[in-house]
Amino acid sequence: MDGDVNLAKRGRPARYTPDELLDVVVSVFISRGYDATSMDDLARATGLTKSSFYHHVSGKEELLRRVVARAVDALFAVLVEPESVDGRAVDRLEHVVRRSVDVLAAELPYVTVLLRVRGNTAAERWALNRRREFDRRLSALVRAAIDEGDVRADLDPALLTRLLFGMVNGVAEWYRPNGAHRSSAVADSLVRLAFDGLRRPG
Amino acid sequence: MDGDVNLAKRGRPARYTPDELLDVVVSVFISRGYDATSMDDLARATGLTKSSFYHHVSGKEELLRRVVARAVDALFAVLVEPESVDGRAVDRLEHVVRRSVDVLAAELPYVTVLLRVRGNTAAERWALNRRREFDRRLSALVRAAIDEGDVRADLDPALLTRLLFGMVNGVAEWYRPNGAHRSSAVADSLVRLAFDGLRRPG
DNA sequence: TCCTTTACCGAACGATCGGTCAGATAGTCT
DNA sequence: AGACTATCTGACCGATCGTTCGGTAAAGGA
Repeated sequence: MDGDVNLAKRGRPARYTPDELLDVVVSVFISRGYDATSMDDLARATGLTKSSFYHHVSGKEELLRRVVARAVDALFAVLVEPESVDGRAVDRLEHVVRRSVDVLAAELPYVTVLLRVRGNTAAERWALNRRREFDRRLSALVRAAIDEGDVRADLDPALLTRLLFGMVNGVAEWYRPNGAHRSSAVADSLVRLAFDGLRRPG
Repeated sequence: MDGDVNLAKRGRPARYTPDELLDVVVSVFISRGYDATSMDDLARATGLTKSSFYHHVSGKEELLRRVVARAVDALFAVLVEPESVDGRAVDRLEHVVRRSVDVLAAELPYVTVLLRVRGNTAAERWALNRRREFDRRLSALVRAAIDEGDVRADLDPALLTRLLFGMVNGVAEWYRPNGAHRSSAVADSLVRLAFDGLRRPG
């Protein structure tokens, strides 16, 4: 309760807060790829030496763990929002889709790293398991929307889920915060495309 | 013309044809990731020593170049098929989408590697440029379909293209040759979802 | 001022990286 | 059989990997 309101700062002040440091780290992970990023790359990106950098972090994999955990937490937080819990399944689905795009845009580098993990290390396998759990929740939502008669029933629900959220995840490949579209416009267009299709109405 | 019908085989016979060797290589690239794959990993996957392996290939990057080139060639081949050239734009678009899924399934590991390149090396930058050119061709096709009045005009064409082919590319994340769906069923469902939306008709 | 605490750094560790080389091996051709 | 040729191998190279350690610099508390 009172552990983190310790404002008495002793010793030499740090150049980075843990979160600021992670922001630098994740940006390097994005541009070079996790495996191709050396600890020296990360240290130089912060302006520290490698040994100084190790004073703040325990190792490379722990950094990956923190990055993917932040992305996973942000995505799961969408599922417990009131609009994701109450109401017709099709409306909950629309909300989850829209908010997933928002989270993806707001936490772009973190979610991007999450979407690229392959399962070589323990941290990556944990992330993959969380992603699978997330997909299961989404799939259940799609099935509920079909059962309630609001979503077409002529397509396999699992396949439908994968295609829909494949489109959502694909946004991470090209979305840029200062790009042509803001996050809400992307979410709007995606929802309209997904729900009504690209064929001209009429 | 007569260069490759030289059937006179001299010297010790090889255990792999170049294509067989590339199949092994790309499977390791997929499971470990390109950067995390060492030349010794590749050699051991073929049953050769690292030095024997180097007798057949010039280096790691050349392997990546061959892998992504195969994927790029397969995708561009779709664009010159008759059904991609003749007829209404909306029909050409549907054909390109459907065949892209086919190619993605048929050349799954190669296309998967292509979709993961980040531009750190010359080979990767070449692949990214080719992908951008491919995207430009797709975007032109979408715009033509809008101009011909067959695709809704209330969404930005560039955004529409990225969302649509984001869904297509996402197939590479979960499709497995011996999985629940065959390639043509995935393509059918994807086309129906993309063109008509997931809302229940009526 | 001196003490404690935290931040930072240079140098080095063993391991592994991509790549090389001189030669051994196992086939075909004459 | 012997020459020839492509295939394969163990040993090794310099560079870089993630990580550690002894020690120094800079701040607040006494």
